[in-house]
Parts: sequence; structure tokens; C-alpha cells
Amino acid sequence: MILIDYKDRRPIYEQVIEKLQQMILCGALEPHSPMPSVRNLAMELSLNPNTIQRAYQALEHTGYIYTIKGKGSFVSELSAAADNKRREIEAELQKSIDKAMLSGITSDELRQMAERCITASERKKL
Amino acid sequence: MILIDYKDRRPIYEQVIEKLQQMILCGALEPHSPMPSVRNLAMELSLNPNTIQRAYQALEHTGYIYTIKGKGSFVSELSAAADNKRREIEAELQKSIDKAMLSGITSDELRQMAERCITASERKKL
DNA sequence: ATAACTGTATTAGTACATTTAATACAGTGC
DNA sequence: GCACTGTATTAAATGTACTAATACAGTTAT
Repeated sequence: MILIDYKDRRPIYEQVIEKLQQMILCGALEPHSPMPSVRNLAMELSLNPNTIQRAYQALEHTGYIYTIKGKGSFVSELSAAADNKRREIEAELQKSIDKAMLSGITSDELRQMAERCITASERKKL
Repeated sequence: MILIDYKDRRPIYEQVIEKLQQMILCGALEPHSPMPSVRNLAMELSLNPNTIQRAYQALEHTGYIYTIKGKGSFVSELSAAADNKRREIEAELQKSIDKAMLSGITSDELRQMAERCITASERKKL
């Protein structure tokens, strides 16, 4: 269910973080359900447990999961995390759009471009 | 005129490429005008000439500049480069929007978000 | 209590990309 | 010839990511 893209320039632990965030936010992982153990997920993805540990610690730090020592890690209620993610996504979008404007693309062209991207993304969800 | 952001995680040569692309595409550097020499720009930005050389070679390879050995590098006509850049930007936008949808953000929320970002970016240009 | 799980911490080693540095070579123009 | 262009090469230093191998502590079931 999680696919590591070795062509992606970002570090593996960041890819793991992103995928798990998405699964939590879109409801694929339900609040208070147990996350896979560090060692199991590492086995499943053929990664070192340290790499998964790093991802889990980041997820706990940002409120996506909570941990009970000896028992495991569990999905958090998503209220706070969802708001943060929305802010994060808007910031990324803002960066892309700023770059586009600096390269001489007009607002109207950008609106059309955004609409094209959104409908394309909708189609993929089917 | 070019500012290197050492907090940016991307390599320096990529930042240089991006800034020069923007300056060429928005007309700040006119077609057939001479680019600063590799050594001069390196001095000005306090970087190693090799770093600038790497950026220039990438810019030549993608059609932003052309080079005459012994004379220097010059800004290209921007027809081809502009189209490539537009495609590049739309691809980046598509990625951001796909991620947003995967995180459970709806199309309508995304449209509002995009509009907010575009108007914010317009304001900065004043 | 023992075994088999959980998360956590630490240290070491390897690999890789980026950047700097120091040169050297070749073409252009005064 | 000199001063400027771009180009090429090799070496060294740096930082990050990742793996590996352990060790420790808490939970749970038998």
C-alpha cells in the first residue's frame, strides 16, 4: 500500500511520512486504530527500522499519531493535523504560483491551468 | 539581483538556474544580450565558478542561452524555452493538487485556495 | 517468570550529491 | 602577448541519508 519511489529526490523517510499522512487524513486509517509496528513496516517495505522510526517520530511530533510505550503507535483524532496539512498545502501552492508569475505567466493563464489540473486530478480518483 | 537562499534545501546550482530562467522569461534579460561571464557571476555571488558553469550548461541544454567559445554566453530567443517552462510549471501544479486531493481536500476547496494564492501573488507584483 | 512483542536510543560505517579548489587547455579580440 | 571568454579534470571536504548491529524498557500472554 505504500510505494517507495527511488527516483524521487526526497529522502525515503519523507515519502513514508507523506503517504501515512495521506492515509490518515483521507480516512484509510481510522482514529485509535493501531499503526503497523516499526519493525513490521520496515520488513514490509524492505527498509531499516531506523528509517521507519524516524518517520513515526515526526508523525507523533506533528500530531498524526500517538504512542504508548510497549503497546504501539495509534492514529490520532485528526482535527489539529488536518488544519496543519491544509495550511501546508496552501503554502506549497502559493510557492508554485509565485514562481509561475515571476516567469511571466498571467493570472488568467494560471486560473485556466489550475482548473485543468483540478479536473485532471478528479478523473484520477474514479 | 540573484539571491542564494541557504535555508533552501535545493542545491545552489538549481537556484541559480531557476532565477536566471525567470529573468530571461520575464524579459529582464533581453535576447542576444550577453550573460555575465562564469567567473564574474561566481565572484558576484561568492560561489565557485564550477557551480555557475553547471548552471550555464543546463541553461544551454534547455535552450535558454547559447554559447560562443571564447566570446561568452548569450540569451536565446525565448520561444521554445517559454513553452517548456509552461509545461514544467503545470506539471508541478498538478503534483501539488494531486497531493491535496489524496489528503481529502475537495475540488471546490482547491478552487478557492488557488484563487486566494493567485490574488496574493498579484499583490506582491505591485 | 519467560517469551514475544512493542517503542526508543546509540554508535558506526557506507554511499552519494554538492560544493570548493586548483589547474590546465582552447578560442576571441585588442 | 595579454586579458578575457568557455570547458574539462581531478581532488578534497562536507553534509545527509541510509543501513547495521545492539541494547534497554515497557506490555501482554502463556
